[in-house]
Amino acid sequence: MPVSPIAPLSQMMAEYSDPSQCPVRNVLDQLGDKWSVLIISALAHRPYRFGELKREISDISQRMLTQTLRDLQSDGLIERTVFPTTPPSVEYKLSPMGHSFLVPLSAMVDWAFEHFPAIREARQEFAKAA
Amino acid sequence: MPVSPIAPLSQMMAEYSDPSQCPVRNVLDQLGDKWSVLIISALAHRPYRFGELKREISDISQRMLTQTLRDLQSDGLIERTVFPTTPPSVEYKLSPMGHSFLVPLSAMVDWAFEHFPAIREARQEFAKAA
DNA sequence: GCCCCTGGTTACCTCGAAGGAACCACCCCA
DNA sequence: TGGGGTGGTTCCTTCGAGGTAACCAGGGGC
Repeated sequence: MPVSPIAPLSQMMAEYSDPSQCPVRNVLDQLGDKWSVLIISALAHRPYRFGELKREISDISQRMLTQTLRDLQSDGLIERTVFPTTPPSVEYKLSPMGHSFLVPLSAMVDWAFEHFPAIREARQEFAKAA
Repeated sequence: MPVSPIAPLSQMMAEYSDPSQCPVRNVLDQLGDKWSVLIISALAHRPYRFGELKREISDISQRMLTQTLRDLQSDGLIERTVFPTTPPSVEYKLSPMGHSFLVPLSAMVDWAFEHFPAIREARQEFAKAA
């Protein structure tokens, strides 16, 4: 079962010598940050309003919530809608592209849950050996 | 096509209030770093020696290569073998678990390649609108 | 008049990730 | 004798992600 459809590194490095131009590094930079995945996970279920998200992800600061939402919106993964109520409310939801991202994301999430016990064990072994 | 097997956030936040205990945050912390994915991608094809990796990933510093390899080894994703040649050489290769990680990883890589053009476009739109 | 709700923006500060360069031991080879 | 190739480690310094707190507008309720 050969599972490595990943392009040879040398080819990648040559083609995308500027990391900011490499799709993979680019995407992982964004999603490797502290909050993006949590926000996307929340929005996977239903649209959320700003304050709702802030309450749901209790340990995020308002600053980082705004900023991460902006970044995700800039990348076209989420859509922002302002409702002119009083006070105005803002709804965030996944775009179609954001929704398509749930496929690889849930693959990672599944893998993490499945192998986390083994990882913990490996860490203990490693610490003990050192 | 409901694609959201991701557990409700509230449940996750409750169960793993300490982020370091959350499998997903934990794994993504490791792999969201600057070098892990590149190293794993290289090792996906064949075992590499330290110096080979350093040459392959030309812009990594020796310090970060050592450190990232140690972290991956600690998590049980790669195996380190010392050959008592002169000079001694060290081989790194994916463990079975490391190999299993290629499945979700290549899902992400595929997604990144497929949607990167759309992301670039979205960024330009967003920048223009601002 | 005052405070609170909405969803932000801004200035300031901290702390850790990462880079650079120097150093290490060992051995080979010229 | 000393330079180079193994695979590291250690120190120093920078840089930026992220936290905290204050402030904003507009309207409602007391």
